[in-house]
Amino acid sequence: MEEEIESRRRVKECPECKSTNVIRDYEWAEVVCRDCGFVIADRLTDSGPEWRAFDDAQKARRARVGAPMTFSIHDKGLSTMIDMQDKDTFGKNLTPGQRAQVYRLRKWQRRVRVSDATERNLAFALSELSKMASAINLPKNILETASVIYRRAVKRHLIRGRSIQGVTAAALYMACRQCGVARTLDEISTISHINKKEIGRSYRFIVKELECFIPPLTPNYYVSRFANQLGLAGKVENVALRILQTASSIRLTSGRGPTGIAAAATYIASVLASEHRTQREIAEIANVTEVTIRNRYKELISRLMIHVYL
DNA sequence: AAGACGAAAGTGGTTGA
DNA sequence: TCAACAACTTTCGTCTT
Repeated sequence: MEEEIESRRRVKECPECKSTNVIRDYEWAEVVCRDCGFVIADRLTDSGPEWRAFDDAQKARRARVGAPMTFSIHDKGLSTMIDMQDKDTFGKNLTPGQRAQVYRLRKWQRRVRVSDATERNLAFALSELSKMASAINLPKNILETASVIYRRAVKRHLIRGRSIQGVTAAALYMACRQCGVARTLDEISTISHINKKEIGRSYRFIVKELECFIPPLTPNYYVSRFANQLGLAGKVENVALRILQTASSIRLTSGRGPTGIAAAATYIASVLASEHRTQREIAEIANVTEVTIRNRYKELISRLMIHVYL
């Protein structure tokens, strides 16, 4: 049993360099080769247990925990269901009197589970969240975070006057930011079919009301994503990150859109490392225009005194 | 012919009175 | 509520390889 799990988790070898040094990166939902940086699979679902066992005693204690508790089902997945067969534990049919009683129990069980409006609201919102999260392959921890944020918003009565879907989208966006996973408002907007403006409004409102600290999203997060999508080597990514580091140290990054800067840094790095990508290619995946890349790129080149020999 | 460059006008969002 | 403003986009013409 233990063997089986182990063999399933330790994927295969890297098809690029045949190394077996392969890791699963749940934050980015990818399986990555540690030696050459090749992304083996990028639609990873976290199917593992939600806990880790550090010794045998813990393993024994935790091995039979039943269904994991989750925040993404409205009752945290823990409530009791009464099944629909009118049989007792021995499989015998119930007497008519007992059947009537079970029927009444079921009815109340249902009513208690999803009782009032807020519960229904929560159930709907959380299923919406799951749909969105799986649409862009976000790992489970993001979904859980988003669910927690949504619950808190409900508790503080922040939903009133706003659409449920708008707030769920905002919660998902917040969760991404909190977990340091780079997803733009645009991406959330496309998968949720809600316009950016509304999500942004809800987002700002919730952040203010819940008084959460959301770390600002730095261009660094985007660089690795762009590098991956462009099929650039890890070396290029490192160069881009170094560029960003010096850029931020002389305050070149503040006030600018992080995607634009990340795109420009990636562009420069690709040129420096002679793995040239066109501005158009990068603009495409970064969702900025070539003009923006050019502007950032000019600033970076002149201020950092990088000499690019084209 | 494709890519890079830059000027000019337009757009959507923030800020401060 | 409105105007000023900065960042960014769109469009288009020119230059370089």
